[in-house]
Amino acid sequence: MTRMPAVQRRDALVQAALRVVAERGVAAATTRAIVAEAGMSLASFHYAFTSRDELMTALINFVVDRQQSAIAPLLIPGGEPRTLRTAVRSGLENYFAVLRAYPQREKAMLELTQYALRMPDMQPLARRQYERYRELAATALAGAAELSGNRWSRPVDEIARQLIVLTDGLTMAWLVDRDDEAAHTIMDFGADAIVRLAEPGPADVPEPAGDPEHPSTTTMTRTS
Amino acid sequence: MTRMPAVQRRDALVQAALRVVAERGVAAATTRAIVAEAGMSLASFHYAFTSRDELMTALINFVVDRQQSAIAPLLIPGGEPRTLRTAVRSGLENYFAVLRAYPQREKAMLELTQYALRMPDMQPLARRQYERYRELAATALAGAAELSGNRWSRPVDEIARQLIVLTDGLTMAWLVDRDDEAAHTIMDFGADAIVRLAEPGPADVPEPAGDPEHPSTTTMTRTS
DNA sequence: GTCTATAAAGTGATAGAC
DNA sequence: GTCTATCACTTTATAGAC
Repeated sequence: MTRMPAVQRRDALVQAALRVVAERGVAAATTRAIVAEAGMSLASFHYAFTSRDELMTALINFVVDRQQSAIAPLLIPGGEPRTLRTAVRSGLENYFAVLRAYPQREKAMLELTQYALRMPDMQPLARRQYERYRELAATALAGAAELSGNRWSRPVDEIARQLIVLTDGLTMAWLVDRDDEAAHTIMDFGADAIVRLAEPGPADVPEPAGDPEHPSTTTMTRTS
Repeated sequence: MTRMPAVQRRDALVQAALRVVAERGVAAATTRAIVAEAGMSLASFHYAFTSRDELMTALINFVVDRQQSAIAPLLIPGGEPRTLRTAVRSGLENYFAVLRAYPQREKAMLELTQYALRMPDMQPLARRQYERYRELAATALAGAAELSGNRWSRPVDEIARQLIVLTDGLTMAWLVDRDDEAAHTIMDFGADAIVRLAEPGPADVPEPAGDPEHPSTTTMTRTS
């Protein structure tokens, strides 16, 4: 193999590792499988990384950082104002289209999260991953509300969290059953549930921080 | 080790395997770790099971079958009629209490599902696992509606699926962040969303099967 | 910097004594 | 039926030639 700067080699190995994880799972991502995928020798691996753990950490950091392209479809595709429900519903549909097109990618993300949850030092990585999910969802939700002339009746970060709950649950359900029709029903349900947290009107002026009047136990609409 | 009928030994190994998976993860559940946990010799393992794969299959079957005790808390605890929302909300709370008390157990379930999804022959097991989840959820939901004098405006199986989406998403969120307050907000959101799929009145007489009038794309309440 | 060769420790599975 | 001992193989990681 030709000479290659260490950083570039590290990057190539991380990307090869991601492909192996996606196609065959975390358990199959041995150093040998990874270097084979990258077309390198085993020794090159340990020249670039001191250990397999170090690579796995780099891999999780990598997927967290480039998560943009994965959840960004949650953003409304066009910029034209429409109803909020349409925006949320088609955002979910976009997410689902990605899941459907690259199921192994989402499977890999789930596996990497669970891998991180098992490693004593990697919990912060898993948390950062979910923070990132929520950030991206919050941005999308704020944009959707603004364009449709609505405002969220709860903090947008909180609604973003609910949206991630729904996409996680949708992902698991579809990966297990591969039932497209059920997935669409789930998205209908999810869009309705999310949209109910909005009301017509311009965005709230953010309240001053530390509002003592804010009830600690959230009480939303009660039906029946 | 004293003599032990093969069935009993198989059972002891399955239970030991579950403990190892819960405490240290699927990757750590080697044959040696399992027999150590069970207090047996390695050879006894291969007397009871022909291969590690066979044990893993038995393990997944085991957790699917005894899933009763895990999701059963979704059933309303007392039999007294109350509002549907209270019933659903406290069902979620019960589920969460179990998750909070035995996080490794739910982590193990998630890992086993993903393990099954990677094994070519085990997909049916993962599906059966989720079917079982839904069955139990459907039973709980039907009971809750009846006791509170409501009926579901969608097939109860469909609503059960949404409930599983929510519990899966809740589980992931809490396992990653360990944020109890966020979990409660999620449960409030979930209970509201589920309850909105009910209306006052007695349970529907089940429609004749194969209703051609049933719309294929579900359209629920549209807001905004 | 990159390779081949190999060490050291683990893995699933089996042979064969009892 | 149950054990100890061991095979055949894979794993991560390193030594040392080039």
